[in-house]
Amino acid sequence: MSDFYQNVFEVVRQIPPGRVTSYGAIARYLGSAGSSRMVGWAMNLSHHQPLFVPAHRVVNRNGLLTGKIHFGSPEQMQELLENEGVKVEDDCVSDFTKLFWDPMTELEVE
DNA sequence: ACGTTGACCTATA
DNA sequence: GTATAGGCCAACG
Repeated sequence: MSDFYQNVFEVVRQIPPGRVTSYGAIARYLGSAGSSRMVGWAMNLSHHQPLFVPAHRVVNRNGLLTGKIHFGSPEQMQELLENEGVKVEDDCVSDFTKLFWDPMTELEVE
């Protein structure tokens, strides 16, 4: 497993409950800005990971639950988000801007 | 090995 | 502000 995916899983795992982030933010935090697609692909691999990766806390820039389809059930992602206190309407996070968790701002630079 | 697709983002018109 | 184009890198057919 490349360090890139490992880092992605680590960052996603560090996302606090009730918070959400975007693929681009993670990609930029890893220094792979522009390669946000790789982050999404990493999420695809997150299902094989032994540890649980809160991929449901990761959404696109618009706060849209684009990856809900890749979950066990599209409803599961929204259920998980609502379970953590994240309000989701029309597959979109209502207070996305407020719940947005930027690793660069929160974790800043190590 | 080549071509297409993909849980995206940024830039230009 | 919305719409379209380009880019990025890896996996799949």
